[in-house]
Amino acid sequence: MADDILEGLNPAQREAVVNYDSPSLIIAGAGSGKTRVLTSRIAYMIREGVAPHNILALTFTNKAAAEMRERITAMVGEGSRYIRMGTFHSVFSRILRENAELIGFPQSFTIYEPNDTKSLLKTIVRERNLSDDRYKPGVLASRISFAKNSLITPGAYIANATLAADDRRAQIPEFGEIYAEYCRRCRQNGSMDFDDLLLQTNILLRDCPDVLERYQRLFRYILVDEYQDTNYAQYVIIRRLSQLHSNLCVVGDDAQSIYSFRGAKIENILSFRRDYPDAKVFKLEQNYRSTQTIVDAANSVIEHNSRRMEKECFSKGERGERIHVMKAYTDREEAEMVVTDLRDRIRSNGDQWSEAAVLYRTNNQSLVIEEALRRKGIPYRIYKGNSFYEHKEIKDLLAYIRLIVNPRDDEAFKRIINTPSRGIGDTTVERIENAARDRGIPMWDAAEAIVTTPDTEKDSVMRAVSRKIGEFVGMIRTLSLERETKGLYDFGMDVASRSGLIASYRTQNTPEATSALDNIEELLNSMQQFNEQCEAEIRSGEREEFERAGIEEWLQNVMLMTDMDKNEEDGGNKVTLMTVHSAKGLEYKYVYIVGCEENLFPSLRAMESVEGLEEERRLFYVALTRAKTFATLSCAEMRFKWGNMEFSRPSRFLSEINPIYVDADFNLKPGRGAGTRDTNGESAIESLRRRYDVRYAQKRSETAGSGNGSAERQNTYVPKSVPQMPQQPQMRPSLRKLDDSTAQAGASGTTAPAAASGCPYSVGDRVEHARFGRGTIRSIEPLATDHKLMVVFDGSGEKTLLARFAKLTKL
DNA sequence: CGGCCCCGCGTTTTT
DNA sequence: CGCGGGGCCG
Repeated sequence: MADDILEGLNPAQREAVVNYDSPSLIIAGAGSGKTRVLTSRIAYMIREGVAPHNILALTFTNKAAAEMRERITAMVGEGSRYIRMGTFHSVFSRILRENAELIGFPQSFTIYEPNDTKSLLKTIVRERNLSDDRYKPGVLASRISFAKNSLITPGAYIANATLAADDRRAQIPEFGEIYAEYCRRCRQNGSMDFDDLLLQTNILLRDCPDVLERYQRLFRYILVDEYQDTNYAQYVIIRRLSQLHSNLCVVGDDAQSIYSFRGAKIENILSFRRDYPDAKVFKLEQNYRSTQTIVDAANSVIEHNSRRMEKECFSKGERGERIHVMKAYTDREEAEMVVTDLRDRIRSNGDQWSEAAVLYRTNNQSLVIEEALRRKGIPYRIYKGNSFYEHKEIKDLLAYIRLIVNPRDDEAFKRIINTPSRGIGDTTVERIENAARDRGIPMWDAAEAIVTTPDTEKDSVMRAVSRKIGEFVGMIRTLSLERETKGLYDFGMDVASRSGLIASYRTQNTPEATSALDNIEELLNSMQQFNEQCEAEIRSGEREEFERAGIEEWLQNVMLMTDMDKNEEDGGNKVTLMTVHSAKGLEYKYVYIVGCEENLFPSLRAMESVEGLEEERRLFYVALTRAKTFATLSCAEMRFKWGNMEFSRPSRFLSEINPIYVDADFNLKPGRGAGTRDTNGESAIESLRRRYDVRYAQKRSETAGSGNGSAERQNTYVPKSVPQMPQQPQMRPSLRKLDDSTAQAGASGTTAPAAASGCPYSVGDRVEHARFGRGTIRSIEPLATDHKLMVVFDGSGEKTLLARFAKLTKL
């Protein structure tokens, strides 16, 4: 019956698919068809009569989940919708929402993003009169994250002497108290941070046996992808849920564990057999992705790690070309070399740009590569796994919705009370904050209280402030009512416009403002799309009528979404640039790994410990195994760091590759690099720099034609391309087109050479300023109620002034 | 109150 | 070097 599912699988894969009725560990080497096995196993189970809703499949990205669901649907049809499949965070945020009240959270809890966490921590530190450069929000946040991922609650933390000693040594003795206060405030605000989604799930499953049992019965079969990247909190959740049936299947590759910095425990996969003694182990060792050379080379590097699970990865593909290693003088020249090589190979093989990727260790390395690609006119895209909400406009809009959904969300309140600016300043906000704290109520309630206090009890200033707050409160109340009556999209549109966000971006006519409007539009589109999906689910009976497209649910999904989860408008025939971490799970015919240098890859900080270094090596392994046919590694002798040139030496990983697989254009084992050439450091730097500058200037004039080089740094601003949300079928007017008149006015205003109406000055006027002396007006830009003047002063140079304030006298 | 300027900081990687 | 936060001026 299920023969078609098994067709084309190799014996090891087939075994891993068929033996679904016992705990299983599937060790899946890079490129070994892991996703295929996982999806086939699920499809096979369904064919064998397992009910889809009894299956829980957990992944690390939404994208992976969507992809898997699609492939399963192709095999077994629409039944796949009933599989509970998604990221840990999204699956458990839904479970938490259904049970929030049991653990003392409101059903409409909102999710704090890392900035909210930091902002709240800052408030707490300030309230306790602690020094904020000793108690840095970032440090506190990561320590809290560590505690939560290790399932250490504040009470347990404070009781733990070892942790207390750590904190004293780190000069933050009060950390435990801050952690406790932070948790108290989150609860008070009805909000959870990312890590809470795992921690609170654990608390729920621990404290509510009936809930635990319900989910244990529901999720008869549990599958976990990328098991090597699970942290302790995730591990315990999985253990709890799988206790009853023990039908747990984990898939992973210890050699690709690269997330320990955020709490992932490689031990989870290494000790699976101890946790589940009757587990069956399947090894997928045949690599279908890469050439033999690439697989063998990657193996030869990873052998330098001590802690490994024994497996023999091999490829039966072509032997392929050797791995090309090149060295440049500087990072810029490295970029130049890489891009030239890339272009030539792609051209001579007649391939697409999209078949090539440039991988780097840290995001800031992308800059030089971008410049080189732009110089050669090669299209590229940067694949940055930013969270969607990292765009300010999205964060603002989401904060409005958060406050409407959950008025106790103080961080949302603080974010939007004066955004866009409506004349409510810091003093007022602080007053509200204090009032709220004194009375132990949310800031929203405190604001309402101010508004309802009779005017007779206020002085004139207070009355004015109170009126402004009143307008804000009124607006939020109106929007709350609309939430009940309107559809999701219309409601979102109303929030965006009534809040004044759209208007404020329309008045600016900058590329940033335009992109902000586009992003808002995308966000609204995603509401529409979510709505349609819910309607479909109601029609199919999967969702109850009363559960109609809930804004809370949408909000939680959006908070857990990253740019990478969105459909890239694949259309692009473009070279891909990204970090090695982001590249996990992807493959390209041509892969370039740049910056293969000591202290960069492996990174300086990682080398402090053996485990750190081994993780870097796994990262290098991941990078190398992304390549299907051609792998090219590069390094530079010197590189810009913090504005300075610094020497570097080729990465140890380069010489760890068995040399028979390498084709290097320099000696990989010189022992000493440029950095140790120690006649006198100063002049060595100078001579290299001179050499570099000459070479570079030559190249530049070759390629730029007219350029004298100085223009090259200008005009490099390219609006960040924001990956598109899935396209909407219906046509909807673009936000920025809704009101072209405003935009037009702005556009003509900025370029108008003569005086704008109402401005007492014109371009070319000679003027005098009390401090800057005499000068000439260079340009005038009209603002809402004023004019921005650009004046070149004879003595003090160019200044930008506001006509109303500048007190200029015409000469 | 809001915009501008200066200073200090940081760089791993992110669900 | 680029950015965000804090302080000061218009």
